[in-house]
Amino acid sequence: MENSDTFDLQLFLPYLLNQAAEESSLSFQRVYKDRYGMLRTEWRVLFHLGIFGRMTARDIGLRAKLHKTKISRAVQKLADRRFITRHRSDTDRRQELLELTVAGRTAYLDLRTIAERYQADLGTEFTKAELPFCKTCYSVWLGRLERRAINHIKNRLTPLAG
Amino acid sequence: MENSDTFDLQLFLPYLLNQAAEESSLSFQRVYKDRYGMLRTEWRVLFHLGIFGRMTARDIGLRAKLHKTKISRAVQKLADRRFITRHRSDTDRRQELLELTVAGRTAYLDLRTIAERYQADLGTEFTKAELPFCKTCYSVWLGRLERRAINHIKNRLTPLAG
DNA sequence: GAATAATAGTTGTTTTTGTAACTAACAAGC
DNA sequence: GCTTGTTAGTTACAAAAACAACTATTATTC
Repeated sequence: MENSDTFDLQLFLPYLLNQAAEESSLSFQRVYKDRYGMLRTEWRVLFHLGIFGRMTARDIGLRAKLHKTKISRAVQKLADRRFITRHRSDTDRRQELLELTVAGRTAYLDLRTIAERYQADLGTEFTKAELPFCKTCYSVWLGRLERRAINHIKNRLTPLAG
Repeated sequence: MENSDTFDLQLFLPYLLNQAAEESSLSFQRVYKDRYGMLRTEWRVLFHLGIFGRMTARDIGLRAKLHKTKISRAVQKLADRRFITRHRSDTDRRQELLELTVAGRTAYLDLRTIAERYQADLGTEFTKAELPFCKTCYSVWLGRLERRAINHIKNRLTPLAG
C-alpha cells in the first residue's frame, strides 16, 4: 500500500451531501416506482402541482430546477395516465396550464402521506436542532446559485457600462 | 389557482438534500469536466485511488457505493488515458490492483487543490458549528442503509429459524 | 408594422446509466 | 476431486438523461 493521502474525503461536503442525498432519494424512489411506476421527474412534477396547484411547465422547471425537456416528457406520461390535464393559456398561447385530475390528486395525497411519515421517521434521528440545518444546507447552495446568476448578468452588463 | 397545499416542500429533507447536493456537485463537475474531460464516476475513482492508494475495483465500490459496472467503465477510461495502471493480484487472480500513474497523481493533486479551495470557500458560509452537521446528515443515511441491510438478512433468516 | 429576438414547449440524436447475463477464478461441502 | 455456490470484473442490451435543433407564439426595436 503506497499509501494514503491526508485529504479527508469524509469531510468533503459535496461528497457527503451526494451520498446522503442519493441514499435518501433512493429509498423514496422505491415508493413511487412500486406504487405508480413513476420516474423521479414525474414524481417531482406531480408533487409541485399538488403543492402549488395549477401552473405551467416553465414554472415547475424554475422551482424544481429541472430542464424543460425532462419536464415535457414527464408531463406527457402523467397526462397519458390521466394524472394531469393540460390547457393552453388564453393570455399566452405558448404556455400550457397543468393541473391534477382527481386521480392525480389521489396519487399525490397518497405519496404525500408516505413522505410525511418518512420525514417524521427521520425526525427521530435528526434532533430538533439539526433539522433546520438541512434547510441551511439547501439555501446556502441556492444562494450561491443566485449569486452566480447575478454575477453572470453583471459581467455582461459591465462591458456595456464601461 | 385552485391553490396550494399545506405540505411544505421546503422542509422535505430528501428534496432539500438533493437540491443542495446537485447544486454543489454541479459546480465542481465543471472543474474536472473542463480540465480533464472526466465523468463523475471517473473523478470519484481517481479520488479514491489518490486518497487511499492502491486498491481494487471492488473496494472502491464498497467505499464509494458505486456499482461495479460503473467502476469497470470508469477504470477503463482512466487506464486509456494513462491515469492508472492495472495489475492482476497474485493472491487472487480475479482481482486487479489499481494504482495512479504519475500523470494520474498529478491530475488528482490538481483537482484536490481545487476541492480544498472550494471547501474552504464554503466554510465561509457554513459556520464552524454547522460544518460537522453535514457529516451527521451523511452518517444518518448510511446508518439507515446498514440497518436495512441487517433487517433484510434477518427477514430471510427468521422463516428458517421459526 | 415588418424584422429581429426571445420564450414555451417538443422532438430527434447522442451519452450515460441501469440491469441482467456472462466469463474466469476461487471456496466449500461432501 | 468433483459438484455447487460465490465473487471480481466484463459485456450486451434496455432505460433514462443530456444536448441540440426545431415549431409556434409573443416581445422588442427600429
